[in-house]
Amino acid sequence: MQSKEVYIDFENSILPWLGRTSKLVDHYLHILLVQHGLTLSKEQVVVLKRLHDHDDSGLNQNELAYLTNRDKSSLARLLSNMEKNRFITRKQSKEDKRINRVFLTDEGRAVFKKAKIAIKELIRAMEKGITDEEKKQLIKVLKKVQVNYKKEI
Amino acid sequence: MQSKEVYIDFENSILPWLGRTSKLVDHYLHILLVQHGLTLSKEQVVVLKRLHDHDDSGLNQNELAYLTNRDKSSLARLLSNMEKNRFITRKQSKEDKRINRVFLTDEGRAVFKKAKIAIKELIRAMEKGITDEEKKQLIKVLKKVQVNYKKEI
DNA sequence: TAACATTGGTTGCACCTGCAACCAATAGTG
DNA sequence: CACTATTGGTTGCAGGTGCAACCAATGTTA
Repeated sequence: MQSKEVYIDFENSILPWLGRTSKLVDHYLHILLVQHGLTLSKEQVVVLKRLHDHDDSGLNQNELAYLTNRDKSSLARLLSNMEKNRFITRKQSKEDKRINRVFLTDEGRAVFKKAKIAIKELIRAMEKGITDEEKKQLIKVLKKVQVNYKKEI
Repeated sequence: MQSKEVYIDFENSILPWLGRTSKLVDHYLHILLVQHGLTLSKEQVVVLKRLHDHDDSGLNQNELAYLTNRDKSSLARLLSNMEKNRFITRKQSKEDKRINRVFLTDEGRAVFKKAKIAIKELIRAMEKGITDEEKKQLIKVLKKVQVNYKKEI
């Protein structure tokens, strides 16, 4: 009774392509941020973006963690670094003293504005030679993967 | 003279979808590994796979770092952990004493065999409802992104 | 052969990560 | 009102990351 080897057609599955491409893109974003003279991690850019989208009202840390797909502890430490760099401030809510509302500082807004230029360059570079139709199709399939994931979890 | 806001059609670009999907998939792989009772990070799985593909001859650390897309220092530490867990061994080359050739242990091979089952389940789950044509098309576009990246770097 | 350059691997540093345990504040219940 | 959840945020821990500096071994060149 021989135990069968599990066979996986790995290279023809989405898995390795997704991972590698994402890693390359992350790496290139990092390079672009440095080139633009920004002392800012890609993770911090994501947080800045979300805060910028809610610039008026602010967000609390749990909301921000959810929106940026990270654990609340990771987010807390990310914010601590960003606060040190004066990109954001935490303001304790008066109604509920457990809650910190998080806001961009002027410097945070300025940095994000510069980061947007880098991001635009990144998108331009990575999508070169890719048609709108291909892009739409790719996003459609990635959405399917995400839906599949949510069903399993 | 007003400075124009940089406009980015972010959600219709590949960038956010790539990042989020990749993160979700990573997370699901982690869950599956735990469910299969494997004390193994997803990064370690990638290393195991590459070593398994070169099971006869072994690889040195620089080669392995290149194949797994990481810095040689990251790889070195990854290997140290895997060595602690007895999944791999480093054997100093006799011809060139700078070089460590890295090999799977029997335990490493056994663990990888189990991990393959988890990976197969992951691929099956994430690709549910996605046609072969869609898959091929997606991989094609991701390859384009990678080529774009390599041109910029 | 001696001096210099390159190469493979390790280490210090600063950062990001999730999980579990924790604390303080609020909410809910007897 | 008092006791018990629940909730928001922080911290310890173990792991992963790239970069730069480093060391030892090998290769190159005068």
